[in-house]
Amino acid sequence: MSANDRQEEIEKRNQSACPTIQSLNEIGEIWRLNILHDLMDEEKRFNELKRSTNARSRTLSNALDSLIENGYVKRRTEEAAPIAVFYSLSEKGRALKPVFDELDDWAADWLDDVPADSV
Amino acid sequence: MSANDRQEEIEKRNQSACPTIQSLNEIGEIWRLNILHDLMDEEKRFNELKRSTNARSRTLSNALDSLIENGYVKRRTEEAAPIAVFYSLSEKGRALKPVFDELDDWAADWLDDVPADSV
DNA sequence: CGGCATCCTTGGAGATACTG
DNA sequence: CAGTATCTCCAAGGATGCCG
Repeated sequence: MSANDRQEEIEKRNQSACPTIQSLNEIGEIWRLNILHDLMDEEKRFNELKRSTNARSRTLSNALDSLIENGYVKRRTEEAAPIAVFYSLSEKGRALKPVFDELDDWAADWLDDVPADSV
Repeated sequence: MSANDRQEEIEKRNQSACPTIQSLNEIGEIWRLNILHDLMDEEKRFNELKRSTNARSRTLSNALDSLIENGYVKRRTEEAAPIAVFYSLSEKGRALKPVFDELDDWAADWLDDVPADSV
């Protein structure tokens, strides 16, 4: 089955690659990166993430599942009348903050349309 | 056409989002991230990247095109008998080094199976 | 509110072959 | 060596609806 082969390929790639590449396979996808970035500063609930990431519920749900499965994100449920679910970073996820901080810096330097201020 | 709508959606997402999210739309994809990471330390040629990233030539070609288009990567051609093409980071791309350095650190801390050496 | 189930579409990527 | 061309296919994601 090619599906299996595909899996094996990915597995193999994960095995052989350096840790960084491994991690990129876990988080290096647009939705997951968005979510991680959005959760960097604060806990958020499902619909908040849905709005901020602009993802469909199924897409968001899938991305969250994989992030939880790999230990980047934690789910917290509040049993109220309308049930409330909160997502936040695990320690592993929070440890990524310096990475995003650097990325923020970089983006500010290279993407911002700021005419001429810092440089 | 939904293709256009899709484009618009993406445009809109890029507009509204913070610079970091914009940048993630440019580089936040597994092949591109792989390439950037592989080029971080040294100039490489096509087939070297092909091997190190484990990508097909077309996939690699496409990813490189988009990276060049967005100014992360430079192409250099050496007109010899068997033509040689080299890829390296532009200044913009090189500026991402701290990001990958942080990611490397993180990966070493959280993914490496190293028993107990550094820590 | 926080999802899941379903249907459908699209493009990304695999495989293979070919060229300057 | 460094790609381009072609064909195919699958899975990610859009749209919509439903439910505890």
